[in-house]
Amino acid sequence: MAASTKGVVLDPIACCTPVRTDVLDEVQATMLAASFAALSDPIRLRLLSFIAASEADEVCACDLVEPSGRSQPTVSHHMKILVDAGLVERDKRGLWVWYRLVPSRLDALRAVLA
Amino acid sequence: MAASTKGVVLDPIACCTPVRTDVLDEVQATMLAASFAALSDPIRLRLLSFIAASEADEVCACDLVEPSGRSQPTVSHHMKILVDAGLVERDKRGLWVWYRLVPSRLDALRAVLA
DNA sequence: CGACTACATCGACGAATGTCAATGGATAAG
DNA sequence: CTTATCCATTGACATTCGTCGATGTAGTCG
Repeated sequence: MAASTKGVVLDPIACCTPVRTDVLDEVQATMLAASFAALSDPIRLRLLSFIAASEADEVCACDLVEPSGRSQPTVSHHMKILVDAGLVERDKRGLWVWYRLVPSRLDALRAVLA
Repeated sequence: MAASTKGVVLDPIACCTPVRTDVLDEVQATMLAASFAALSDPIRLRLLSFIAASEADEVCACDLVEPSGRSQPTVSHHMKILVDAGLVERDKRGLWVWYRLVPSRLDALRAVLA
């Protein structure tokens, strides 16, 4: 038997959704987990950091390989994960590819941790 | 040759560390990645959500198994990961184990995304 | 056209992860 | 002590992940 039978209170009469009494459903949790998974690798965090620290808010892919200490295919792999997660935007101009952060996505993840 | 040779600017003369021009080093990145990895699973996010949504800011482990839809050993495994990441505190009282969030750790992660 | 460059994709490998049944350890009750 | 309960640990398995060499694709320049 449970030590507490309180569980989650879902008041059907409440007119406004309370800020912190709702529980993540499986769909929300799965989507958020995918976003956090993109942040769960040291190399990816450093790649994000490189972009965030750039004076222009854009970084060329060619400038990410050497400081990351990984091979070019590996960096390309990680950047694809960040782009697929919506945390970074990709812009190909001529031969080069430029990456930008997507602040709104980072803000959305921050909000979940509040 | 790189399209941009700007790279990371580390001014040895700056007296105060600038807020957003620093790049994560490998140690910082590894520790943060470990924290985000704890958030990268849907079940763990829901477990955190269950605790956050509780009226008392404490939840008994026995109340986490059924709503999570996983076996008792699996829930125990995930809670250990959350505790090891410092996101949750464990308190055993008698036969039962109670879990609390550690808001300061969540705040710290939020700060990284700013 | 052909040569060169920047980046992506493929294939393979070892390592890490999520899962549960079975078992173990600790605490409470009789 | 014996029994019952709550939770943790172990062992095994399939799956996912990070990594790199090799190769492919798209764009630039003569």
